[in-house]
Amino acid sequence: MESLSPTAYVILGMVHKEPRSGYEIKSIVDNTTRFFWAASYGQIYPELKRLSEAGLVVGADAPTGGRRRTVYEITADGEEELVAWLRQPPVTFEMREEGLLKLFFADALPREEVPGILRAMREHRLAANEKLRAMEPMAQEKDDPFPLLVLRGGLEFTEWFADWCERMEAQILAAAAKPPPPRKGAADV
Amino acid sequence: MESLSPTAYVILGMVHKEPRSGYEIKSIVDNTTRFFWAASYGQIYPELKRLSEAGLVVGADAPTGGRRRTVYEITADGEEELVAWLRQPPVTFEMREEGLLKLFFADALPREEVPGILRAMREHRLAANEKLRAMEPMAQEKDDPFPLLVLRGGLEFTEWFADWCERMEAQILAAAAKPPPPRKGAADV
DNA sequence: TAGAGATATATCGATCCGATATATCTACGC
DNA sequence: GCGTAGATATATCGGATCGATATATCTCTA
Repeated sequence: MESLSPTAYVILGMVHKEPRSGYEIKSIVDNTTRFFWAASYGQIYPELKRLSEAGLVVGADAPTGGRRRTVYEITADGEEELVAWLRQPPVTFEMREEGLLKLFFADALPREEVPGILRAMREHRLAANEKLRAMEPMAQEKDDPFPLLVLRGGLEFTEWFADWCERMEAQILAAAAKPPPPRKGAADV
Repeated sequence: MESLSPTAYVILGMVHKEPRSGYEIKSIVDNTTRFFWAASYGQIYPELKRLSEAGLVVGADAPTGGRRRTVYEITADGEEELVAWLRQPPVTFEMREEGLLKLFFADALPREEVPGILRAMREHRLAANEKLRAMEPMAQEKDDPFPLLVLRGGLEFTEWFADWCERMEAQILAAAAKPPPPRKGAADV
């Protein structure tokens, strides 16, 4: 059998404790893992079928009234697959951060506008921090301590990042205030 | 005109200071922005054509011997477009982190195996830190200070993250050592 | 009882990613 | 001079992913 896509493991993890429908999985992902691992309907529904064919989950009809609905439960094989994956060292680490990209190209901007990038980045991170903070009570209710651990990691991370932006802004302002360092033309083309 | 994809701005930024070929752009991206904004050939070459048609860059034949080669230079319109984008607050912030995903589902693992996840995450971050550190001399040579600023942000981030992993590992070990907290069955199904 | 919003599944186009095919160049060993 | 390994250069493909939306049924509320 070909190896599973990482998204497959999100699904296995999501149905590990209780059977869930594709819709439920999507809702939970959007409220939890999406900050470090997202999944769309276009991945979830086909993946559930594949996992079902591979015998790692089993679907059961569970209609709500006349609306068809399938809840998927993990199998012993699926459980084994999930645990084996959890034991492997992590591989994927990716980031797409428009703020850092802008900062990287900031030399194309007049120097006095650069602190604005860092200020915007900082505000962006603080807004994210508030969103995460609003989710904390929900995570605290759960018996499983790990989602809360991860959430608090997210909180700490956004705070660290916001602080870094503040420090870099101060550093740039300080450098601009004191000695106008000898630089060859740029940003003033 | 429809708005440009974020990848288009990477390209505009990359050709902002000097004309470059698609191949050069790819190499530079792989050595710099890829940690927070990647781009593949499959994006770069078609995008260069689109930007050229939109008049934001101009291509010029610059063959090396009998091997055809096109270098692209930014136009006044392209410059304007780039600067206007730099002035907008950042929107995209995405992460795909397999380690956090595993930690999130760690309840499916026997408790004594959880520290191993954090240890592996920490090692992963430290390895990334070393890769970044190896790039520092190159960034220091440049006249443009912002790539170095961003790189040092990456160094600090990987260090913060590695430290967080260490602290969380210690926390879990401490919690396991002292009071076996009353938990309903899980991880032992 | 009409309508808004949640539940549920499915799918589409655009984007993105990794890998590879093709071709030409340079550098090096022999 | 010859072969070849690796860099340069462009192009493209399949698969994964993303965001949005179509369709249908349910529940809740004004």
